[in-house]
Amino acid sequence: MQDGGTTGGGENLLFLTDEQLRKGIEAMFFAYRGFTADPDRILAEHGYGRAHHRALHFINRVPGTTVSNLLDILGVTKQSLNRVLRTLVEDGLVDSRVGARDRRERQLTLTEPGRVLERALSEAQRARMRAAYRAAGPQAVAGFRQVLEAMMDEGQRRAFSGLREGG
Amino acid sequence: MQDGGTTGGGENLLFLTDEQLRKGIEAMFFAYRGFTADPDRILAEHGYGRAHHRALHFINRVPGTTVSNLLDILGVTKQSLNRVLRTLVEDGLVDSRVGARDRRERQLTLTEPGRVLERALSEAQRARMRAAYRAAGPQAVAGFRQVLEAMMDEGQRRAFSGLREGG
DNA sequence: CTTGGAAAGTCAACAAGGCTGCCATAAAAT
DNA sequence: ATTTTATGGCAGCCTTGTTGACTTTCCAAG
Repeated sequence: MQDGGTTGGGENLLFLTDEQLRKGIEAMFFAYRGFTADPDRILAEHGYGRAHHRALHFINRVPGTTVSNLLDILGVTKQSLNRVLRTLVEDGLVDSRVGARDRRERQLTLTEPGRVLERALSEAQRARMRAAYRAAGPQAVAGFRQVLEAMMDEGQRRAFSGLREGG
Repeated sequence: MQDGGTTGGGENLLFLTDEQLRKGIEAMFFAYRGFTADPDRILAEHGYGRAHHRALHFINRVPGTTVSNLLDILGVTKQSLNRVLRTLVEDGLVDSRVGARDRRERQLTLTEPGRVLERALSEAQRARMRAAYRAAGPQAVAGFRQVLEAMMDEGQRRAFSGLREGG
């Protein structure tokens, strides 16, 4: 059992006060800005936005994935994704080919230039994350991950965990 | 480079592998969606967006704050904020009055209807956060906060910490 | 007092990326 | 063969980010 305080037989629930929750909320807000700041700079140089980053990231993670699958993961609508995918394909960063089994589907993979940009973006983001992890230490990181997972919606958690098996 | 193993007298650095960092990055992405999902639903009922939520939140936190101060906290441009503020003032949720000392400034406060909506939004968000905190436990929460603070930009961290003293 | 610069805030115009809704094509079911 | 269902593309709208020009106010130098 996680305890925390040293009250008689009960847990110390000070970490659940509205004040503590508010601090957590604001920390989440400010941290997310830091989290996206470095990739955003690189993207801006290429005339892309965060939506492009997300597409590149998950196509890299699940090569050969379909538009539908990507829609499920990203939780946006078709047009939002489609606009982004179209520019990435036009610019030669993503390869879109008609599905092997089902010809309605498109199978998406990164081209070599696509991989290059993806690596630049993810390395920038990892550097920030690595610095934060190192500063906070392994135990803090474990807690960080626990809270984040508990904060997800059910469907999101499944998308998150399900990312192990390829598309 | 990435070590991980249990080398001689060194710490265990497995939590700094690219794989662990990637999981943290994806967890951050999915968790942030959960984090905003509940307020988003309430906002949509009122025809507002996240930008309105942020404005209401920080005006509530720092009553009498100015537009400039809010710009510093939120890190957006004047027009982005101004558009949102204008609708909130028109709708009677925010009171904007000429500054007492400096008449160029506007002092912003929530009206009673503004406070009602702010409470609804923040209670929805706190409920999610409370559930996550409870599920993860106090030690995890401490780690969560440490990693988030380490992830912020310097300026953001100052805005975050500086929110103690009023505007 | 006047003038000139800096600061606060408003607004116009544009771009990115959310959204819904409609359509074409391919597959599956009847 | 025909109807239904699924994938994905496209048109058009809205929020919210951007830059840049403008007004009002303050303050400091002359």
